[in-house]
Amino acid sequence: MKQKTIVDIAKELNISVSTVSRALNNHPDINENTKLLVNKIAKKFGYVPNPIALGLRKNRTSTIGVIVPEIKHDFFSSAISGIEEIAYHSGFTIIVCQSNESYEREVINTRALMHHRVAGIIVSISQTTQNGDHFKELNKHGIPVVFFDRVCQDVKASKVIIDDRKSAFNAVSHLIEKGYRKIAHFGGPKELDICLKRFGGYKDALECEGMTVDNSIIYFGGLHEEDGYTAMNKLINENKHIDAVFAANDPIAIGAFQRIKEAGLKIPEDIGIVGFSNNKITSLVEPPLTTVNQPSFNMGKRASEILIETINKDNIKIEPIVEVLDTELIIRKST
Amino acid sequence: MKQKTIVDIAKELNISVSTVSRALNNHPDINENTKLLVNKIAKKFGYVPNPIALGLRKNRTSTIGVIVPEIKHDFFSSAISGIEEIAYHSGFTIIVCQSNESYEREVINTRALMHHRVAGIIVSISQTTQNGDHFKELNKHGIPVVFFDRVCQDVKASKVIIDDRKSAFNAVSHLIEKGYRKIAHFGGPKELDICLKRFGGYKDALECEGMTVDNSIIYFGGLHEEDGYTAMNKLINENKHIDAVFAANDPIAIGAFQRIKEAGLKIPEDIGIVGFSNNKITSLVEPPLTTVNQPSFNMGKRASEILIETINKDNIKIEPIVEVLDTELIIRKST
DNA sequence: ATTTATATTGCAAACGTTTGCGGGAACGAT
DNA sequence: ATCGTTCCCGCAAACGTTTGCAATATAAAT
Repeated sequence: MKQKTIVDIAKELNISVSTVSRALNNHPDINENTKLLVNKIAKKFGYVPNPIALGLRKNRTSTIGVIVPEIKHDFFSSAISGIEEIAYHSGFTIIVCQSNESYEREVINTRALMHHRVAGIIVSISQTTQNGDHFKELNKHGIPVVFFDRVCQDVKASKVIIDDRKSAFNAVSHLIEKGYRKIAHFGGPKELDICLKRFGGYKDALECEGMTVDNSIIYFGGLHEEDGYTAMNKLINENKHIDAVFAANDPIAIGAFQRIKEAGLKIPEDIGIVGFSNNKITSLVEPPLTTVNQPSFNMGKRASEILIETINKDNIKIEPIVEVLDTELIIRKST
Repeated sequence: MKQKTIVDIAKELNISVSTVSRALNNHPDINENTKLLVNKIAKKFGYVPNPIALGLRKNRTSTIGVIVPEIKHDFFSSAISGIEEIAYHSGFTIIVCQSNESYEREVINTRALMHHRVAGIIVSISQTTQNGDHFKELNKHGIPVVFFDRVCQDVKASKVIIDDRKSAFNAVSHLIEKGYRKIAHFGGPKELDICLKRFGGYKDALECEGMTVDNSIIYFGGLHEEDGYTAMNKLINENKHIDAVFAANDPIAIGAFQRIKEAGLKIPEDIGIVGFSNNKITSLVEPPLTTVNQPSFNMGKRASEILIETINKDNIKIEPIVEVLDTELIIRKST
C-alpha cells in the first residue's frame, strides 16, 4: 500500500502539483473554490505530507534532537518526558541519544543530529565534556541549541537551569540551623560545573556562619550510589568524625545513607543527610531524605518551549534566554 | 556553512555524480583507482551522505520508532536505554514517543512514525489499547514491529517478553513456602495481558498447594503507588486479615508497603510482600523488597537487535520471533 | 478599443541520492 | 578486419515537495 502524494491529488483533479501544493498551504494566490476541492480530495485520499521530501526541500526536518548523559536516570528521563510532551503538541518528534558520559560520543551524536537536519537540539552535557566546539558547529549551520541543567558555559545558547549555588547554600544552611556542625560534602566530578557550584554553595553556607571548611571531609568523585558509599566508607574507616553529609545529588546521598546504616549509626540523630534532585526514591527510604527539589519535568518542558520558539522565529537572530527555575528544599526526616 | 555533497565531489574530480555514488558504495563496476580518488576527496571534504535525500530515494530512513506508555518510568527508561545502545552501534537513531497510556495517542504516534518512514517500530502498548489495527497498518506498509513486555496478542510480530505467569507463580510459591497463608493480590488493570498472566500465576501457585483463591482479598486497579496504597488501605479498613501481598508491580508493592508501615505492622513478620520488576527502589526501602527481576535493559537490547535483523533481512519474510527472557526471584528481607 | 491591473494557474528547477540502461574503449579471439 | 567481452563510466529519471517566474484570463481603467 502506497501513501498518496500531491501528484495523485493533482491527477485526480486535472490540475498541476504546484496548485495543489499552494492550495494545501493556503496560499493567497489560489482560488477559494479550488482550495476546497483540493482539501476534499486530500482528506478522501488520507493525504499526509511526506516529511522526508519536505525535509529535503527545506533542508530541515521537524525533529528535535535530545542528548543526555543517560536516559535511564530519573532526572533525565523525566526531563525527556517533559520535552516530548511539548514537542508532541507542537508537531515535532524527538530523537533521543545518550552520551553515556563520554565526550567522544557526545560529539558523534551532535554531528549525527546535525546531519539529520534536526530543527534544533536540547542537551545536557556529559561529565567529560570540557569543550563546546561541537555545539558551536551547530550555530554555524543555523541549528539552535538549548542546554538544560548541565550547560556549556562557553557556548552562546539558551539555557534552562537552576541556581545550584543558592540551592546548595539553602540546603547546608538548613543543616547548620538544625545544629549540625561537622558537615561533610560528597561532591560529583569537579569537571562538572553544577558540582562546583553546589560545592560553592556549601562553602558559602559554612563561611556565612563563620565555620571553617575542612578539606579532609570533602570528597569529589562520581555521581552514583557507589561513590557516596565509598566516600562514607573512607570517612568511617579513617575515623573522621562528622555529624552531617551534604551530597551533590541523590544517588550519592543514598550511597552514603546505606553505609551509615550499615555502620549502625542513626539518621538523623547521629548523622544528618541531605541530597539533591528529589529523586523519587528519596521519599521512600527510611527515614525519607531531605533533598532539593529540582523540577526535572518542567526543565524539559521549558527547554522544549524555548527551543521551539527559537525555531519558529527562524532567521531572526534572537538573544539567548537564560531561565533559572526555582528549587525548593524538601525537608524530611533525615535532618 | 554548507555540507558538501556528492555533486561537489563530482565537480572536483570532473566525473559524474553516478560514478561518485557508486564509488562510495563500493560498486564493482567502478575502477579501484577512481574509488580511491573519490574516497580521498570525500574525506577531505568531510562528506557525509544526506540521510534525508537517502530517505526520500529509498522511501525509508534509518530511524527506529519507539513507543512506550511513559518514558519516565524506571522500566521503560532503561529499556529505551538498551534500545538506544544497540541502535547506536548499528547506525540507527531512535525517535521516542510516549502514549501516556492513551490508546488514541498511541495510534497517532504510530501513524506519525509511519509517515516519517521509520525503518521499524518497537512498542510496549498502552493500558487502554484493546485493538491492534494500527499496528497491522504498519505491516501493510512493510514496516516491521517488535513488541516488548506489553504485547499485542492479535498482531503477528516479534515479541520480547518474560514468562509473567511462571514468574508470578514462583513469587507466590515462595510466599507459601515461607509460611504465609492469606496472600492478597494487588493486580494492575485487567485490560493488560501481563497483569492477567501475573494473576494467573498467583492462582496457579495457590491451587498448586491446595489453597483456595479468595476474591475478597484480590484487587485490580492501576499500576501506581497510590493504587497499592488504596488497596491496602481498604483491606485494613475492612479488617480483612491477610499475612502477605503479591503485587503486580513494584510501585503497587511500594504503595502497599507504605500503608502497612503506617498501620504499624511489621514486615516481614506480620505481613510479607513481594513486588514485580526489580525497580531500583525496591532494594533501598527498609526492609528491602523481595521482587521479580525483569531484565528491562536487556529486553530493550533484544528488541532492538531483533528489529534491526528484521530490517536488514529486508523483503525476505521471516517468521516472527518470540523471545522469552529469564526472570529471577530476588529474595530480600520483605518475605 | 487599448492598456493596465488583478486573480489564478502552470512550468520547471531545485533539494541529494540511487540506479537502469546505454555506450565507448580496450582487448582477445576468430 | 570483425566480433564478442569485459571494464568503466555517464545520462537521465525518480523519490515528493516548494517556489520564482511566466502565462493566461478576466476585469477595470483609460
